[in-house]
Amino acid sequence: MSEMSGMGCSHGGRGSKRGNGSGDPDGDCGKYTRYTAEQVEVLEKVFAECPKPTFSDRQEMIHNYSILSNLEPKQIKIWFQNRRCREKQKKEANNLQSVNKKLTAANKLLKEENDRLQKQVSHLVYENEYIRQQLENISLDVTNTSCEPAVNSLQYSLRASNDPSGLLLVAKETMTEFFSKATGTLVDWVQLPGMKVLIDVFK
Amino acid sequence: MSEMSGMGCSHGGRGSKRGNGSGDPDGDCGKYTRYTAEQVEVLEKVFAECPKPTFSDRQEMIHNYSILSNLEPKQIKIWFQNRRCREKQKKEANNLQSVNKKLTAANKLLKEENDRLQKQVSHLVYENEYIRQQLENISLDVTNTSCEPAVNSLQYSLRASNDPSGLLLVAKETMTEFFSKATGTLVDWVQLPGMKVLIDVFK
DNA sequence: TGCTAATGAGCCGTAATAAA
DNA sequence: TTTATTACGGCTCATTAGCA
Repeated sequence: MSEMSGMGCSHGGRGSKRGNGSGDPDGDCGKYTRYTAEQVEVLEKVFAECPKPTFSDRQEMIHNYSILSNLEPKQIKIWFQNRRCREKQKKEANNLQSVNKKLTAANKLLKEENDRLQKQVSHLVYENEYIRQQLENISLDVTNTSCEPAVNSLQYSLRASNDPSGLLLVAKETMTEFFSKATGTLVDWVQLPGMKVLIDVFK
Repeated sequence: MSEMSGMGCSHGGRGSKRGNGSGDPDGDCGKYTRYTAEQVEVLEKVFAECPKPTFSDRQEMIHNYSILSNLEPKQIKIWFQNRRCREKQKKEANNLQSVNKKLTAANKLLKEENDRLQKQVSHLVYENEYIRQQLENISLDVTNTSCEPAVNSLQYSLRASNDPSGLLLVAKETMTEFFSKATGTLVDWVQLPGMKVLIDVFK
């Protein structure tokens, strides 16, 4: 202990103690003095390099920076303590905030992906159902033994591939047109009963 | 570590100072006294009801609770000030934290849902493929027994459904084959010269 | 050697004060 | 009044000295 020398709490350059004997309202016995901007600047600078100075570090800095000379070692110590505390709080808050941001972004992506998958599922389910239906129809046709219904199965299975919507329709129209022309103008065969069936198929 | 040695850094500071040499026990400056648990309890209770007591409110509570009688009105005032500040900070932190929790939970759910959908898609795609395969198999089976042309066209349509771009091509092939077989086996019409032309068209 | 009291650091919470 | 800062009581942890 000992040296404390000057004794008083902060005093030194600042408000220093005043006569004190007087009936000071609230104590003010020199406690609580705000450090000057210059002092804080120096302290911050040191803090950036070394947030946790040892006792000797602190001693040294008081020695090196005359602007801190009016501060007690204890004050320096406390200042660093408080500073670390503030840093920690700030860091925690920032951390949470940044985590929140990331989570929000991730959530958005996940939602979009979910949407996409949901649609894909819907589509697949539909497609699936459709193909199943074709399967059923075809097997029904086939069991009918006759060949004529087999032509129907062609129709169905062609419709089954109607997924890329439009394309087949075009094909169909093309065929219909072809037959129309074929039976009308292109060729003048004898009228065939079987041809009629074929044309109907493509209607 | 023990460098502490001499330096009176810490404590020494406290009791000492104050100019008056008198051995003041401690009270002196009257600064910084921790309130007792009982006092805090009472203060908290009031705070819960009224976080912002007026001057007269404060006066009153000092009067009503003897345990607070040794506190100055100013101290009560300050206590509420600090208390409000702490409350606010706490609330903000809690808010962030709770948002975080909710986001994390939502994230988890979304991930699970995503997984589920992903699996469902895989399953459906597989199932889809499987059914398609069956369609193809059936058509092959049927080919071996009868009605070849129609069944073949079924195969083509399957091909078409897998690759819509070749639809027209398939249609052409289908017709070609159909006519080819038709002129040969399917129907026993009289041989028609015009038919040959028709077939050429699809080549 | 092992246990316990003493010492001192750092952190937490908060009283008290100054500034905005 | 609210916000930011200074300062301190108190507790935990680690190191150490002293005693069994």
